[in-house]
Amino acid sequence: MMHGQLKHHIEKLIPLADDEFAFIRSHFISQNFKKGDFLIQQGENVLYLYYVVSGLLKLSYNDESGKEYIVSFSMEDWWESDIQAYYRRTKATMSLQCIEDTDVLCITLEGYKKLCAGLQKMEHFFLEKSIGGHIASQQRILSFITSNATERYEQLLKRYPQLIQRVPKSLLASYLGVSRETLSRLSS
Amino acid sequence: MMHGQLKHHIEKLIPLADDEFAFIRSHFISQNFKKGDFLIQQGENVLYLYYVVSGLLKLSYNDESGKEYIVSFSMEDWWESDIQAYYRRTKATMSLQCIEDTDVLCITLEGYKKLCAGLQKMEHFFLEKSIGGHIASQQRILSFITSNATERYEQLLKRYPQLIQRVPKSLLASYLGVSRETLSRLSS
DNA sequence: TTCTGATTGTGATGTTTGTCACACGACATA
DNA sequence: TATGTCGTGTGACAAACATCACAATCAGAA
Repeated sequence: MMHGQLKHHIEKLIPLADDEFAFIRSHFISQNFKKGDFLIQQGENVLYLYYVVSGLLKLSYNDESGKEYIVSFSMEDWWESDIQAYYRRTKATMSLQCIEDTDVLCITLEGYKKLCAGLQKMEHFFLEKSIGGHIASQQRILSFITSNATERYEQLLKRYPQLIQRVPKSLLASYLGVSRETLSRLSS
Repeated sequence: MMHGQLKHHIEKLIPLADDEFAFIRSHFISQNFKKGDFLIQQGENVLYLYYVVSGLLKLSYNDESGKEYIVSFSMEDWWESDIQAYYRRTKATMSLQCIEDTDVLCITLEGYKKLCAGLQKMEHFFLEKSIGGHIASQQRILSFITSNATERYEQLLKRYPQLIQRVPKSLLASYLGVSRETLSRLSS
């Protein structure tokens, strides 16, 4: 049951009464996608913030020449969207696409605001999640400043060993900011 | 008056009644630092989240060999700390040091929690700030993935033109993840 | 002023990484 | 079976960048 997973996920940070979770649940809808499907298309409006129940997503930016750059991967229990476009109601600068078949729970910005207004705990929950995301981003930046391709790959292996099994190496290369050829030559 | 600046800063996002701001203000203390002083020392506890009233700070990481890597600069109206160490009560992995004489307002984690608990608006404010920080971090990551040193420098010039006037180029180079020699050769 | 330290520019050289090209195997489909 | 796509490895070469060395400039302190 999808919603049970969300309840368990939230309760890792804050305890919930049953009626509180019922209130939370009422703000989400569930959606299913197939490998290759787009949840967000670059240039379009972003309707939802997504909670990944199962599957795997990539958040990526495509430049004019068509090259793809991967900003992040999202696995089970991760929250994902084009944050800027979602919160600021602007057009998406990135796209969100399935690497595997994926089940998500989605919430609109309107729903998000109502949820936070109606249940202060959830504003606290989202703040905690946002802080965690901010910390992770800072460490990734530090990895770019301090390390070369080999070291960045080792750090990725150490931090997200599960990911390497599920993601094509060409996409890992894009995430690390190197060409797929360079990544291929690192193992040596 | 320092506190008037903080009030104005918060009111850019949320309106405040006078008694509400008095409540907010009571959670902060003010501190003054000279150029070169440390607000946070790598390896020590992080007591405060800082709001920069005036001056300029650098948040940086020093590796074993003593090389310095700059994670971010903080100017007027910016919030800064070793976020991970502050929120998770761990030892600082980075240091925070003055590039110029700097006045700040500080709040302890205990004070922060009391403030958010006592005034829901402030939890909302910090969530907005955190989202903004997260967006900025993502764009910096994207800059590392998609761009070479020249392009990253141009993006920095465009985004924070004020900064270039106030920060030594050797520090800008560290922020961009290139050697100072390479940065020096880019203008050509 | 004179000295010292901090900052920056620049040449020479080697390492790292990107780009282009091609080959190979896995897999799905007709 | 034949055919095409996708992911991956690898060689050859060029571009980007780091490192080391040295010189020049500037600001502040004695």
